Amino acid sequence: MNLETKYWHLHNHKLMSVLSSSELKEICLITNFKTAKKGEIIYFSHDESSRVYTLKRGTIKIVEIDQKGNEIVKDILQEGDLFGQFTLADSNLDEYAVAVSDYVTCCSFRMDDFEKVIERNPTLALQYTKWVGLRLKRMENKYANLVFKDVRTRFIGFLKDWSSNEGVTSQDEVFLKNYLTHQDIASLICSTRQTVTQLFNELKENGTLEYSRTEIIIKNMAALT
Amino acid sequence: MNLETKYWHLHNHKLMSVLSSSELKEICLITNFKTAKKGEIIYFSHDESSRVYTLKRGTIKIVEIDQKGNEIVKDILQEGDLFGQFTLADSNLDEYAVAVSDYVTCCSFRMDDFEKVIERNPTLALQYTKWVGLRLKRMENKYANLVFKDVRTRFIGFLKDWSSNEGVTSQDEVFLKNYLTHQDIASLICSTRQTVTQLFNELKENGTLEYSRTEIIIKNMAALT
DNA sequence: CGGTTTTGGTCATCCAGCCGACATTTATTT
DNA sequence: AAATAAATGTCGGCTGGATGACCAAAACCG
Repeated sequence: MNLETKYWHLHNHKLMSVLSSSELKEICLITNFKTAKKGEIIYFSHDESSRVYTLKRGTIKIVEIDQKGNEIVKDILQEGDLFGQFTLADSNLDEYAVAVSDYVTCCSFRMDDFEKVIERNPTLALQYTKWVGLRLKRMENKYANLVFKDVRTRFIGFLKDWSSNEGVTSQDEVFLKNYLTHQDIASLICSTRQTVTQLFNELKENGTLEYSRTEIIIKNMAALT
Repeated sequence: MNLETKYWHLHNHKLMSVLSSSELKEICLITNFKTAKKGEIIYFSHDESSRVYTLKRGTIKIVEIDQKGNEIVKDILQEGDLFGQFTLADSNLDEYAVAVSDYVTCCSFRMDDFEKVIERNPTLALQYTKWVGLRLKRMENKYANLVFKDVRTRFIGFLKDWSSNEGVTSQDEVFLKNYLTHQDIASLICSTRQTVTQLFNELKENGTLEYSRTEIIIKNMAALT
């Protein structure tokens, strides 16, 4: 079982089963829900003081900005994920979250409150730490990827991950709902729009996949290996 | 206060003050101490089952290896730092720890035991969680650095961090004990030996610093900004 | 001390993939 | 439906910095 898969597994079961129990519900009641449509900004690290969000429904992307205003898509998050200032430490990098699907719903709570709950609930603390630990591992992987592998390999790796997380298999083909632009993908794998377009077409030409703006069909999963 | 500084601050005081008290001592008694001389390998992720190490004395480097055997220096750790499988999640990347100074001492304990202590000690749990969170932030910074900045900027950033962590200031000059080879530095900032040498000489020529194999003297801190 | 290993210095070569520029297609708005 | 905007295609030029090769200087060691 690869790390990504484990991550989904864990966060969907272990952490959430604890989080959605007693204390967290209590916390969630205090907080405000937010809903957003495609393209709307949900959260901006700069104007909020330590809040954590849980994504209840929909897909969002987290965009990171450095001092000079350069942006990269840091992450794509799905239902059940946490975002915001969840590390209990502030950063010198800004980030914001945008809805990429319609009907995004999330609820937020103050980190302070969460800390209090953690202090009373060591099991939760442990789960939470594990969850953060997984995020760290994921990040370390991303880093190693960037250092060791070329764009092509990262692109293929990205497609594989995406397929295994969200792909729907039907008779040897894997279908993916495509809500990302080439620019988004480029940013995720740390490359440029043009290069991503090129890679897509290359894979299209040799019959590995088909794609349109709304859908990606991987026809030959083996070729991605 | 920048993130690195905060990190040192936190880990040297808050976490350690809790860790070195009652429970941790108890744990540490169970465990074996290890000592190592320069160049010796202390720990290899592959052969140990979930152990965590605290570095009691000396300096070590953590080297990461990918599937193909490529290596990068992931981190340089000092007295007080934790390493090993502290995220409670295993990885598909191997790593090992080597002593870079003489007289390295560390003690280790099984993660299982640590978990038990955490469950009984909510304050420790919170501190530990924060600590892992900081590691994540640090990693995110490293990633952003690599994406946004060129080698030169990363090199200068590295020197600044190093100075602020370990530099000794005396009459406008900052002294650093140099226990890293150009190769090590290259690996940390994700570049090559040759480029690092080049950058060092460039800075030497314009009078920003002096260096030998044992020492680095930054003569003009402002020029690094 | 002389031989061996490790580290540092320098240079010429080369290439992945970024960048800009522009055309075309698809989506959105008015 | 026309106008506008956003996303995709395509191409050639360009460059940061990697790579390899080779030498000099330190450090290490029997």
